[in-house]
Amino acid sequence: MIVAAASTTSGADLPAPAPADLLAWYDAHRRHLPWRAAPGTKADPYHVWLSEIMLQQTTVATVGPYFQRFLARWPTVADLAAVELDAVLKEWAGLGYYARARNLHACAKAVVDRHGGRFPADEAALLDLPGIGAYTAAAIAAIAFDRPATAMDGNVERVMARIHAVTDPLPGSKPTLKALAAALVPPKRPGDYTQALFDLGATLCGPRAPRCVLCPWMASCRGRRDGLAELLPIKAEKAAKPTRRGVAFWLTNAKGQVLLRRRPESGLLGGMMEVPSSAWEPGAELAYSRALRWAPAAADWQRLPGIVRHTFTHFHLELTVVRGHLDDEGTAVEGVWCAPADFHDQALPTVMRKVVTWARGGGKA
DNA sequence: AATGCGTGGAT
DNA sequence: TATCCAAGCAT
Repeated sequence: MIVAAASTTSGADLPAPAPADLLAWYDAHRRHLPWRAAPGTKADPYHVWLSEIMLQQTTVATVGPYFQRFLARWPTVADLAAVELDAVLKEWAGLGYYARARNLHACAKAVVDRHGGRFPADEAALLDLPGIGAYTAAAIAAIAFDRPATAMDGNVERVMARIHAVTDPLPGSKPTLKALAAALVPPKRPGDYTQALFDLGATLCGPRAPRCVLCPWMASCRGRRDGLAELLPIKAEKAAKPTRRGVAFWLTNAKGQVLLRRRPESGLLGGMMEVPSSAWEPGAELAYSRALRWAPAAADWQRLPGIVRHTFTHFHLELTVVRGHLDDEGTAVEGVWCAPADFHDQALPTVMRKVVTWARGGGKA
């Protein structure tokens, strides 16, 4: 594929980056990660898939404990496929991007139903599975099956932008960066090469303060030659986050249980549990009388002092917590009554755990 | 193709 | 404190 020359800086030619140099560096410095196969051994496609889904927009440090728990509880893809979605959502709680958990479960079932419980090695077949996009299909093909696929993630984009001094901003430059990356994938050890690029992006060629003097590709890096490395990749500006506000209703019953309910299957926090709340809308805090329209039951609602703040990908949220109590068991109220001691076993996202902490503390963290 | 979708750590 | 960022996907 031809790459637009205008998007890279010109100048005296540098030696092309050699995959062999990156592989040699990888062999000497490879990181041990829970899902990574020992040198010279074959990776388990289930482990590779599970880790790749968890690692989408999520750091290695965060994923580690979740990966270990999932693997201990569900050692094979068939085990995962056999359980209820809610069990998966509970294990996933706190990891974020909950559509991943729904797709993870759907994918496990599809692998069992469509592929006899074995992950396909073919990139196109992988792409057909729920939750597996262009990046993940390529990553699994490369890492689990040692196929020469081009896995484009943030690391690879950054490394390619710097090596080739691509100054066009992301995301527009993605096709250019992918073509540049594809041209480098070697026929031998493509899986190790792919992981080597991740390690390079994570340890030496990070977003800030690249440690160029340690880089196996330093002599081939146009970005470094041009003094641009740390400035690349250039990114388009992001929109400012608006603030949305709402009211959460902490309702207890005669047994000391608290009312929870399940959110709609899709959308924000889809399928997860929540403390019942009003809609979360832009604008000023709802007037008390208007907020009570959203209450799950009639009660003597009392506002707690302070506010629960949380930031999602695209908006800030400010929740006011009000408390109410029922003198009966609340069997007529829609939702699930849950004892506070059992909250840890619920599919509660982080924002709702903040509400729980706030309400139980009476308005203190 | 732009937008919606979480969270925690680093700076 | 505010912003950026992390092994992206679905629509």
